[in-house]
Amino acid sequence: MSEENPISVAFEKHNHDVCLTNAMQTAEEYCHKQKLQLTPARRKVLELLLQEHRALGAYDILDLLREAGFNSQPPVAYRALDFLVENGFVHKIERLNAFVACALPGTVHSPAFMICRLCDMVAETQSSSSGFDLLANADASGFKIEQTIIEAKGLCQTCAEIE
Amino acid sequence: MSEENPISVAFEKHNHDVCLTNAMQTAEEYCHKQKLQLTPARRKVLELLLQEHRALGAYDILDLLREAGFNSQPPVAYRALDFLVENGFVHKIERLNAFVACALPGTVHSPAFMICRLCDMVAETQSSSSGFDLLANADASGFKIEQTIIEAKGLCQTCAEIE
DNA sequence: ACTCCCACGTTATAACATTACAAAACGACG
DNA sequence: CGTCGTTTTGTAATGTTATAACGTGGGAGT
Repeated sequence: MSEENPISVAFEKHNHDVCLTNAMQTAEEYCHKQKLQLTPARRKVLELLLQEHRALGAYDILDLLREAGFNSQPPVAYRALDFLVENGFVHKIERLNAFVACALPGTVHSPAFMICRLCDMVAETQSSSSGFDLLANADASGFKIEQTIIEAKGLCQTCAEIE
Repeated sequence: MSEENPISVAFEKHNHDVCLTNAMQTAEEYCHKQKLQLTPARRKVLELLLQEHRALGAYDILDLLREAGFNSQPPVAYRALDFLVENGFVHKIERLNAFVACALPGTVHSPAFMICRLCDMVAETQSSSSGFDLLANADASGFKIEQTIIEAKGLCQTCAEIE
């Protein structure tokens, strides 16, 4: 698998600075186009998340914000996270009550996640599957799906080897 | 779709008493075989959940337990829920931080859920999909999936009609 | 009776998230 | 340049979900 493969990059080596810079630039441009305000707090939270391929809890983020000189009441973090999630720059991992930077910002996509239970690494991948039972069942029962979350828990390659 | 179809029964009419009685009996038998103790608190929590096709929060359950004369500290509910989840009688809905009775107790299965955002109904269905992208990606990156949660949010037929 | 295991009782607290309301910043437009 | 409406931020308080820790009691096996 090459380093450029957009699918499931998180468990592979890659140049992290470039990764971060690119993602921030994408976010800047997107916000500019959509007339959204990427304010300092929002920007900082996105940067913090991009620096990890782990999910961070809202209070972890809050601590990091405090260290960076920001205000530190919970709403500060939650507001920034809400904004970033709404605009697709960040995903919430429900299993962990935590947040990760999106691996494919600026594109419409329906993500699936692989979460390592030992090192907490989170890899994002695509879930665009035809022939997926859920769709057929939803259809049959008249249920209108608006959003689907898919989260797989397990062991990443590194942790599987260590164990 | 017939009433006996095991897939996604929750949005259809069905005889609820029979449904509950059957499920409780299955649980009894399973626990007896496995030498597990279906204690009063555990049994009561399972009954409460079977009476709803909605997800109940741990503290909702706690209130109901209190009304039924049980002790009402959080661990009471969480311990019972842990037991029921471990043994496959109940599933946790991560999106809602809430719990539903399993629609197919006693069988090995990997569930997917449809959650109505208006009425909170939860329907369980199967996710056994071959050709599902996630599996291929996990494989390719050396990730070992142990468990996958799939939760679709949307509108059930009834609520879609009302809207 | 001894002991081991499992479940339960109880207190306390951790971790996650939101409400509410006031103040400030920003943009649009006359 | 004001000023009006909208968005964002400051701040305190509170609500919700979940677990830690430690002690007690009861049943099964020996």
